[in-house]
Amino acid sequence: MPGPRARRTLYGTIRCMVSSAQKIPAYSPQTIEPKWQKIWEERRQYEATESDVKAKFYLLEMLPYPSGDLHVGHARNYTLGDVIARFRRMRGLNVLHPMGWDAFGLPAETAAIARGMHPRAWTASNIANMRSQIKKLGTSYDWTREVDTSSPEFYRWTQWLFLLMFRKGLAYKAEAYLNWCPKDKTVLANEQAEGGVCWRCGTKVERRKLNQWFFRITQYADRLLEGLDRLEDWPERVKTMQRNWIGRSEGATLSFEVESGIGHVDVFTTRVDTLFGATFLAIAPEHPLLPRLIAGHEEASAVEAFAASLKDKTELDRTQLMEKQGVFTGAHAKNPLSGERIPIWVTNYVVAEYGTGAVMGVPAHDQRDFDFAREHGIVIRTVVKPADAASVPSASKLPSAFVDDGVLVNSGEFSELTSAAARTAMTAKLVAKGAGTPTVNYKLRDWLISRERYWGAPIPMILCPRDRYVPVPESELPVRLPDDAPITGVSGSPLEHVPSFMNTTCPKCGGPATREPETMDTFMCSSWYFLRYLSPHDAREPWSQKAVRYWAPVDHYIGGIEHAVLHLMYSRFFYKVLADEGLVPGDEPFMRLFNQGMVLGEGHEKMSKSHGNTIGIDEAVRKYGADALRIFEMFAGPPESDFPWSTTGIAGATKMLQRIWRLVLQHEPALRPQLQSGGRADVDGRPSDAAETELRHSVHAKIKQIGDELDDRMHLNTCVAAIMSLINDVDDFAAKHEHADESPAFAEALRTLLLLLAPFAPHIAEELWERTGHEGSIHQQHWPAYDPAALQRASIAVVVQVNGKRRGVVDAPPGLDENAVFEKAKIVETVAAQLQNKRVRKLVYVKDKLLNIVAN
RNA sequence: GCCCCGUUAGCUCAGUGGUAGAGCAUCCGGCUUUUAACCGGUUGAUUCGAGUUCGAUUCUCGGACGGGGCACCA
Repeated sequence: MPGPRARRTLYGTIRCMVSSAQKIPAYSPQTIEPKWQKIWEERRQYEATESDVKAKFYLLEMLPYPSGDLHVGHARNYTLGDVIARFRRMRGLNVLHPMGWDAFGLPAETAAIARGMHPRAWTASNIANMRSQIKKLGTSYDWTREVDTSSPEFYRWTQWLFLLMFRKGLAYKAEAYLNWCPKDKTVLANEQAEGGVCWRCGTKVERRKLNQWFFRITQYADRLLEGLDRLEDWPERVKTMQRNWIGRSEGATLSFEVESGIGHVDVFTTRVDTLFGATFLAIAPEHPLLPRLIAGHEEASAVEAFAASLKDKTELDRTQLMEKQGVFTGAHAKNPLSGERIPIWVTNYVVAEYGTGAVMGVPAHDQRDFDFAREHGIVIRTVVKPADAASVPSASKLPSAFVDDGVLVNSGEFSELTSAAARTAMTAKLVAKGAGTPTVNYKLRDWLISRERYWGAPIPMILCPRDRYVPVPESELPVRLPDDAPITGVSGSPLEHVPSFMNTTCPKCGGPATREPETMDTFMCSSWYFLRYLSPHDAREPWSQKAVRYWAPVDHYIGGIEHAVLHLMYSRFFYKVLADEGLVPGDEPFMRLFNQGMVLGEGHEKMSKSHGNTIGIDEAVRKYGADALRIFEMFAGPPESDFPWSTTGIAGATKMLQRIWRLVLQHEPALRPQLQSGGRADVDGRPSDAAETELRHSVHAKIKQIGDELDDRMHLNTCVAAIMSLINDVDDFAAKHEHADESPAFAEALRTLLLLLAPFAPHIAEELWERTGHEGSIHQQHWPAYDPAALQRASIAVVVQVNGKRRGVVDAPPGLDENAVFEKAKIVETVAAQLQNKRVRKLVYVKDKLLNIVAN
């Protein structure tokens, strides 16, 4: 006959099986997720207001373009933000987490042409659809702050900001060669045509000369660079990309007098020290002096033909031609220091828009000039030799240009100087002669912000025959976008064909005038939208000063790497202008930047409509539930790297949630005592046996690990792994411990498990919180504090090595000294066997971890 | 060509100057029929070479492979 204990155990097991079969309901995300989403919304749980006592945390994800549908890649982005938002709230911060729509842009016009739908209607229906998809993920946005950049209430302030730029002299209209995308039929800013292709559609851009509006972002080049140094929590690669794009280079502008009093050709160089090696000048075909240079020379017609052949070639076309081309102009110039007479060439490799559109050709010390000189039989003269070279290498035998710094030769009074010293000395002499100026040049060009398109914010300017460009008075904003413009897709602004829009009066003289028919680059909307969230319904200011002093800057910004230069540089520029106006605190808008990776298709290919491999949010949530989708996407890899979609992976997430579901509901009675004590189970969680000590160790280690991870590095995948590991430990305890449900440590573990899970799987955590009798939302609980004492162990397994190889393990109390551990180790059989017939030479002891016995 | 990052189990990812973990997959058993949403268990790994060290998956150097950025900007 079995004893009382055995009987009880057997009975307990049977009862447990019966109750689990009868009482535990199925986990149904399709039921609980909409339920909680509705309750949270009714309770207005995630709406944020300024607080006098709580510290703020402004968390932002880049606002999406409302293209119609969201897939699981977008879900990853929003989930990442949501986990952080929920965690920060539990940490006691006042979290602002808004969402909105970058609603102006080309696809709406394309859709209008293709389907005969008005861009506004198309955009509105897409927004409605996408908003519902984002809500289905269980995201905790404050929807009362939603913005739509295409609404007059919003674009009124985009126009206001244009006027601010104009007033500050930062907006101007000019004729220039521009990038033109033949597919999208629009001009593009330089950043938007990187690599010679349209950033949106990848089509090769063409070159067109047009009269357009620009912002003087180049005036802020140095400040944009300097600010990067202070952005410690930005990914290094984004900063590198911005630095490369701005492309600052220090040098000097040198003036070469042209023969016969035609004037002078200015060149920019970073290598003044190589001036004596200049054997030609190379100018771009667009150089303004060119017509005068060739006038009267027999070479004139050849030069004109060459320039004409390049006229429509973009920078990329010209520079990608492997071979450098050029034609002699027939003109000569004089070296400002040596007085040497050198020929002037027109070439395809000098960029008209950079520097002065002219360079001095120093073939011996510049690879491009070297290639060109070889091709065209131009003299190559060495003027810099390597510091350690005994003699000057013969120029005719050089395999390539020597581009490093060195020691000057063949440079008159400057010979024997180092390159660096020569640059200083030669620049000083040139300045004294009036033939040179120290200069800083940038690759960055001014930002082209006008677009000959319909679906954008109209530029609030009026063209008066008498007063030229006159800004629309602020009181007349917004300049409304008329609904009835003909959208045909042909070039030219659609607004031009709407007389009721175009015809107006000049605010200055009252005479008849016309409006600027162009609209603004949508990157303007996204350059300031994050400030509008702060007081989205304010009709008097773009953002309230009180709100901006509390919330700005954005503490944590999440978005794709594709905006490393584009949106993130434009926004920084805007913010610095606004800082100069005293309209925002600080001068950087985004303190911490995080670039999330992509979700790829199951075969590691990019997920896109054209691949036909997209998995929509609706579909994924319907099939698996939002919590499983969230858990899978957070677990599948570190947030910054790409990972492939995996149906088995998401099934794994479901399994994990089901395990928690069963575990918590099966052991729900365990939580009752601590509910009666007002949730203070943690303090009563003192362990009474070894298993409880182990369980508490695990629980508190996980609290610390997950909290640290979310505070700092944000590798959310490791947090999910830690939760899985905790489930294993809790499960093991329940299976092995006879009175699990009476153990305070176990109750603490279950409760903690739910709290740790809450940011990741908010619905199931909330549902179980309620089902286990807790009051209030789990999302308004405090993040648990870990007990440092629980992280200490009574007994530690110290590894024993012999000659660096693991041979055994001994149990020791923490802090045991070397000799005591050695005494214990010697009697371990596997260790003793290794020590036989050997002399112990040395002991290496790492306290509480390891003893290595070196013996031979 | 230059610069940066990475390479851990079959797959996707953790981790550590000293015992290498998770999920999925595999295999075994249970449950019974779940048709890529059951339970328990099992197998299984540090890219290569050299160096530093008592001990290297971890640190250093070099190679291979993969990813990213820059590339006529004077």
